[in-house]
Amino acid sequence: MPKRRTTQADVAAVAGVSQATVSFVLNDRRPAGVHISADTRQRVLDAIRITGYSANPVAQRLAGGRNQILGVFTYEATFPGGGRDFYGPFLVGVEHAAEQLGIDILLFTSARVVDGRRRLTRDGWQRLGIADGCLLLGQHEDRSELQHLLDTNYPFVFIGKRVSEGGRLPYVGADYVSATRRAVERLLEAGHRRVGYAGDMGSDQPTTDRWAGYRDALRAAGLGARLVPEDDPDAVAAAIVEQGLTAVVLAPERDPEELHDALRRRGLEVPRDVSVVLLGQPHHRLRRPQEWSGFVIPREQMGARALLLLSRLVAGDEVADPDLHRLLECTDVEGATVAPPVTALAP
Amino acid sequence: MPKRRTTQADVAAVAGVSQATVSFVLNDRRPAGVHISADTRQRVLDAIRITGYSANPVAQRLAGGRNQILGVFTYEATFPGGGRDFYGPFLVGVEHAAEQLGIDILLFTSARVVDGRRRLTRDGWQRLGIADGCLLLGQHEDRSELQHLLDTNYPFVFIGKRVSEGGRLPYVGADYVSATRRAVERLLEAGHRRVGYAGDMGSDQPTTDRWAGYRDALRAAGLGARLVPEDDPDAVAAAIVEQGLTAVVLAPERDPEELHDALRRRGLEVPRDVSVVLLGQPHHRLRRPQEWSGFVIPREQMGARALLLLSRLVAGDEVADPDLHRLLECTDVEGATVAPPVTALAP
DNA sequence: ACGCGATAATAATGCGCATTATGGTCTTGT
DNA sequence: ACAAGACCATAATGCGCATTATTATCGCGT
Repeated sequence: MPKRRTTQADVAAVAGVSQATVSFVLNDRRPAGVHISADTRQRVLDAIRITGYSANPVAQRLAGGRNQILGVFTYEATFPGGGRDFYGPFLVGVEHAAEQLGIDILLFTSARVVDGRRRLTRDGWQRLGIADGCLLLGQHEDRSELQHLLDTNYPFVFIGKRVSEGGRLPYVGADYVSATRRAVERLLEAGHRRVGYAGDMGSDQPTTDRWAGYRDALRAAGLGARLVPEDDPDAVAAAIVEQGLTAVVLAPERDPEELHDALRRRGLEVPRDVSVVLLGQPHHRLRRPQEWSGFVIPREQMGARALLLLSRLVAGDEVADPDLHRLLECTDVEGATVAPPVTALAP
Repeated sequence: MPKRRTTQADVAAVAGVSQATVSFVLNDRRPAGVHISADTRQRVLDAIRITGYSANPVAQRLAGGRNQILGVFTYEATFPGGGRDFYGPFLVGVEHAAEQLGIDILLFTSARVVDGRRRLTRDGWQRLGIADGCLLLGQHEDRSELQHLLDTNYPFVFIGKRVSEGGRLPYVGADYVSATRRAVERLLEAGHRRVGYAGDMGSDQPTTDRWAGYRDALRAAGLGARLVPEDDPDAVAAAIVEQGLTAVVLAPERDPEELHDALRRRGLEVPRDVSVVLLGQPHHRLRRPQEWSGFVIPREQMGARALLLLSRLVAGDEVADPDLHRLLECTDVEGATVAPPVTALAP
């Protein structure tokens, strides 16, 4: 027989007051001239301790209050395909921040999966209402879903840059553009002049930003962009040889160690013959992660910052634009895969 | 202006019926002789379509019944110390199962941390009530907390073997005993006779089980146990030499690569001079994880099985003992750190 | 013609909490 | 001495839904 939860009414009975009084003491709030004496207040607090009361978050929500629960909605289904390796670090940051803030995290794992992707359908969206607010993670498609989110005034924050809906989407992202620019500049300073970009050319934000940083850095040096769109490592290696590239920047969807092996099969060594810079953590598990030059996305920090922002939005704080659309700096990694080109031109 | 949600009352108004009628149609249920005519039913369904109604889960829950939320409580604070690497895989399994079952996962990150360990205090416990049931993860201390859990009839399942409270604690664990026994037998079959156990001698269940498996396997072969309790890798290496060991089984709290390095500093190679077998995944991040012989704990599977069991308990199914205290087999890993001893005795 | 059961739907209630509207009592100022 | 606050606390209401209790209508047998 499941013992019924302790309610405010129970506490009130013990303290010899009304349920409303308990609620006022708990929320430490006195709207419209409600007064609670120190004595009564203490009696209620004692009763709470005695009964071991804690609020029913569901009822809190229904009555229009907050319940110290923030949700996390991941668009991409976490399985299969090692997606976890990608989202895990964000969650670590989220969890860390949640611990500091004393709130619980609700993972919306129940959303229907359509085409390997979770959907925020109309009824899926309704479930979000359990939490005070929600973090959104991953690539999404449906603009109308976002519009709906905005319309309902439900607090949410994207993890990852989102420029759309008239800039009304709050997010915490990573500054891919300048990180990529710095990566390319590093190659240019080493003397490279034929620098390729190896990766898919999607229209997603990270890809767009990486490409923009790459192109800008080259353009500033009076050089042209060279895309290496091939997927197969050996094809990439072949393209590098064919285009006479001395260096490539590598998008995370490409496995650097496979490229390394493919180059070696053609007698090319990294970084002796080809310098390689990683644009963020590769999606693959590496045998020797520390050796690669490039930058890392501060995922944990992003998760933590996003949760902090969300909690401010939930609290109803006015948040100005620099905080609503925050880009965090990526951390450059020295590594050992950048060297001057063999055929370096004289400066 | 937060657009108010469509409610059953709205639907009822459109259909020209009462709110209760809408609820009955939605749940397709007629308790205690309630009848809805096909005509009315259709009008309600049309009204639902027109208004785009969907239920408010918060209200549904308040009104009674289950909420399709299961909680996860982790005793050890996830930070710091890379604990995430240990608990992550369990959560992966949990999340996977949750997705299948169509339920959401609530992480109790709000629990107060005392001495680097989360506590299931009385009010912490009350918060569990949000969810239909809860998974417990990690080492715990307070027996009285467990007793309280049992008393309240709240559905819960431990991840990890728990023998206490008269065997009334449901759990899904890993069979450390036989996995360790097999590991030792493998060394014995390779010809080893002086096999040490390197690790802490705690009273926690995993340690107890590993030691039991180790001791039993040796005893069956008429050999004695040799504990190497040292913490420092160099001290471990020294002890191995001193005791004349030709092989060690290594508990997860020891870093195998550090031991490897320490042995090499003394001119000993693995596995040429010393064979090493890992008793589960080490807590440290390894440079070359795949090379080590030993076994792995099926963490994801444990998480998934635990959630499945919990959902059955929540549903009120009668669950018999083999399922209530399930031990999953560990997977043996071939690896390359076992070889015959140099000083092998003739068979 | 009368009552009884089946049918059809609504009214009413409560889940636990936040909040507004009220009702008292005790001090002040004039 | 008497009204105007200030102070203290409670009653009452509603959030959206599930569920129980209740009302109303009709067909049918005797």
